[in-house]
This record gives sequence, C-alpha cells and structure tokens, in this order.
Amino acid sequence: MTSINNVHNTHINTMLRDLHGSLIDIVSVMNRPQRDEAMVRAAGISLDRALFPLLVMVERLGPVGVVDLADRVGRDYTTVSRQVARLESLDLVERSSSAADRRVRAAVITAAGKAMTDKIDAAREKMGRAIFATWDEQDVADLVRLIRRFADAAQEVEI
Amino acid sequence: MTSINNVHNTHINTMLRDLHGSLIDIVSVMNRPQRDEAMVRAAGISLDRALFPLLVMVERLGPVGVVDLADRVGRDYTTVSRQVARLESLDLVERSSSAADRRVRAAVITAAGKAMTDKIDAAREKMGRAIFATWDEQDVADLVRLIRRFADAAQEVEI
DNA sequence: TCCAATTAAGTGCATAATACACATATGGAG
DNA sequence: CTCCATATGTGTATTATGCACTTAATTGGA
Repeated sequence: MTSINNVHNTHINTMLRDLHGSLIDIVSVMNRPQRDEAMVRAAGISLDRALFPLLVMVERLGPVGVVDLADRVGRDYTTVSRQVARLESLDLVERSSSAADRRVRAAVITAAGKAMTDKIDAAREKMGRAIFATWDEQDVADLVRLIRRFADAAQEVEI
Repeated sequence: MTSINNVHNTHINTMLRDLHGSLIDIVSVMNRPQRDEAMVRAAGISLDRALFPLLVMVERLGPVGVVDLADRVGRDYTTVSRQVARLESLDLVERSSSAADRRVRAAVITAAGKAMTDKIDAAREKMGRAIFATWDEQDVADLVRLIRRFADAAQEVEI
C-alpha cells in the first residue's frame, strides 16, 4: 500500500468516525422523550412512549406488517404484535389481511391516527425551519439528497 | 404570502419530510439488533442489548455522567444508573468522582471495553467503505460536513 | 456567611415491556 | 402434494423502566 493510500484511508476513517458521531447525536435527539411527549400532550392526547414511533412508522410506511415494523424498531415481533394491537384498539391504526398474502395483516393509519401524526409533523416542521433558517438553500438540498442516498445504501449493505 | 413563497414553503416542507424519512430509515438500520449482536458474538463476547449503545456512548463521549447519558438514550436516569453500574461490574467502564463536581461519577471506557468497541468500529468501518465505495469523494465530504452541521443545529434547537 | 433551591446519583418497588416457547395459518419450492 | 419458510398471535417468566424517596454536592442569593 502506498503512502498516498494510507493518507486516503486515514481520511476516510476520520470521516466515517465523524459521520458515526453525528448519527449518534441525531439519534440522541430523536430519542428524547420530552419532545414527542410534549408534542402529544400539547395536542391533548396521551400515548405510551413505545407506541409513538410505531404510529409514525405506520403513517410513513403505509400498509406495513408486524414483522417489517419489528425489524425497524429492533424489537421482537411478538412485542410489536402486542403494541400494534394496542394501537388498533385505540383506533389509531387499522389492519386488514392483504389480498396478495393473507398471512400479513398490514396496518395503515386511521383518520384519528393521522390527526395525531399531523400535529407532530407540524411541530417537526417548525423545528426544521428553525434549524435551516440560516442555511444556504443549496446546502439544505445537498443534505437532503446525500442523506437519502446514504440511507438507501445503508439499508442495502445490511443483512 | 406570495405564490413564490408558497412554492418555496412547499419545497422546504417536501425536503423536511424527505429528511425525516431518511432519518427514520437510518435509525431503523442502527436499531437492528442483528448487527451489533452479531459483531459482539463474532468477537466472542456477550453483552445485553440495552448495554451496548451505552458502552459506545461512553467510549465516544469520554468521561460522562449518568444524567447526561440518560438524556441521550431517552430513558430515566435511574434506569441508566443501573445499566452503567452493570457495565462497571463487567469492567467495561470505570467511574470516578469528578474533581470539578464531586456529585458526578463520570464513566470512562476501560481497556476491555475499548477492545470491544474497537471490534465494532472495525465492522462499522468495513460497512462504511462498502456504502461509499461508489461515491464521489466530494459527495462523501459534503455529507459528513452537512450532517455534522445538522446534528449540531438539532441539538441546539432542542430543549 | 449561611440557607434554600438545584442538580447528580442511587435504591425500593410496582408496573410495563420484552423475549422465548409454542401454536396456527398461509405461501412457495420441489 | 409435501415440506419448509414466513407472518402472526398467545402464554409466561424475566427484565427493564419509571416513580417516589433519599443522600450528597453545588449554586445562587439574602
């Protein structure tokens, strides 16, 4: 290996470590219960901590099964099965057997659930505007584009 | 509000929603227990799921107290207090009362803990190289720079 | 200086979350 | 058709979690 390659590798390693550190910080922010709960409470609703990310994912991912959701939240699917059942009993999501694969009881968000996530989205949008207020439009566009590309690649390389 | 501003707002909203979707995907990947656990098992070690992110954070954040860690993982500090105590009993972290503030028993990683996170880092580096193999160097640099800036801003706007 | 309020950390305890073992139904390959 | 993989669900034991309370140290005033 040439010295140029060594320099290059060190550079990449530094960037990867920086990237990982940034992701840890972002996940830390997203994990903070205060925000989600404060939003939900401000909307006059009460929802268990564990149910919240699932509701958001059901809204985002459209008809989605328990196993798929479980993979994403990193919990056993039996745990998620019970949580989705609770969301269903709260009329925040509804499920129906997929015509294509009747094993799957895919969950979709209800009007009541959507009303809840809309309130969260509004708060998130406000936060996003505050964050990007001082950014060049080009930087925002680059971030959105590159992070999407990164997310896609990260999902591919897994498993 | 002019129609130009409407277009602009819609554009920002779309980008914010895209960004949020990307972050959900990234968090999903990071949440997958298979990877971390497989890494740790490959290294011949066994570590509870809940303890793992804490170990990584202690390694990254240097001397860090229980309350600070708890804020980051989004759990009550009493829960984290017990988990850090377990990491300590496993000799993966060690704690000492800070000279500056003797209430704080700041945790730092031990040699054994560092050996564990080094193995994880190596696996993560391999993954990063796979992800970025086809990227322009400039895109990688832009992503690292912009995501760091975003993480910093997101931490500021919180609370 | 001294006291009240604040903050970091820890413990006991009740509750909720979680995962494993097991069961059922469907899909798909041969 | 048969066998195996997959999606989901339930019973149960274990663990994690958070609240109430406590201790110790720091901080900010009066």
